[in-house]
Amino acid sequence: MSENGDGEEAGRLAAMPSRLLAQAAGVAGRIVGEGLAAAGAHRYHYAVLATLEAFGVSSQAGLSRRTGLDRSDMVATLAALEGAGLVAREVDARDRRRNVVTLTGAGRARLEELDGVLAQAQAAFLVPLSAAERAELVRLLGVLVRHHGVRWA
Amino acid sequence: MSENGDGEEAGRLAAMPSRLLAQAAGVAGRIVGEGLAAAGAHRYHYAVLATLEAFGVSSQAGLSRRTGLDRSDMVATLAALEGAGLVAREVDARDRRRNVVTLTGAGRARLEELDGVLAQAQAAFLVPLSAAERAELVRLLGVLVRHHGVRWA
DNA sequence: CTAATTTCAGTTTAACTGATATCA
DNA sequence: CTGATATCAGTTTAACTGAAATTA
Repeated sequence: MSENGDGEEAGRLAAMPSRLLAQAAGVAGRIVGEGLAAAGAHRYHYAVLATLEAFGVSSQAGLSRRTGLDRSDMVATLAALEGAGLVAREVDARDRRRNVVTLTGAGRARLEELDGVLAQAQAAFLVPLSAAERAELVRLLGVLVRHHGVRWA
Repeated sequence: MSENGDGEEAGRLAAMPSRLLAQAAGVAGRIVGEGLAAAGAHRYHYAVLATLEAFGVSSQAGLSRRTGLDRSDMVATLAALEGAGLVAREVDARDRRRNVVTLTGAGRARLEELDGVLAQAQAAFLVPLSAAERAELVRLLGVLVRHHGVRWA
């Protein structure tokens, strides 16, 4: 009645794109998270530092939009980064509702350090793929993400 | 000091494989979840039904291993499926610690219905990719997932 | 007035942990 | 005895929601 007889092919689930994506994202996220944790950092910290370097000075709301982190979590993230001297936060003189968030020198150095950590993590994850395959994977994912209008792409 | 001047390229984050994967997996998961919810089902339900059809009769622990669902969540999932008449659950006469879980006729019919829902969801997600690109994406993800030994691939 | 921003306090949900009872 | 199984109760964590205070 169950006519299995294979023992290797797992059926629909094993080839389902959404499932493969979830699995791959899970592995990649674990590797990245462990790497950052070993360096005493968090995914949120890297996202904020890298976004500040890429886009320059920003308000907290702007950082939330660009990183995809919730405004609420941004508060705690910036408190941690500020406490470590990696960013400066001061009220915007032009619009006193806003905080102006700036990357400090220490923040820039920390970002470079974490860039190394991240590069290693990506490499560890992508190790079974050739350079061409890695590029193609990134391209395909980019097409999907852009098509579905992920806000903070 | 911030030398941005582009306004389009988002820096490191936008091209980072782990981030693209998380974003793509998020979109895909949302589309799949909404499709299943509209059909009155849950991701867990589909996973169990599809695994039962692919591998045949199984114990709850076996289902947990093959689907990746926690043994604990499996209890509630099977209670729901049993209550809807989609699976049968009875004590294994050969090993009375185990429950023998069987797909019923109604379960098989429900699975076919949900297969349609899932196929539509995958198509909606993959719409910007050609057939060749979809196949390549699945292949690349499969290589990654298998290399990293995801238990329930 | 409405709308944007920062902040805090609390909620939701999926995933997981620990403990218990049963049986091989 | 150890080890596997099913079950339940409770925990953890990320992501999110609501509301207050401030300012445009």
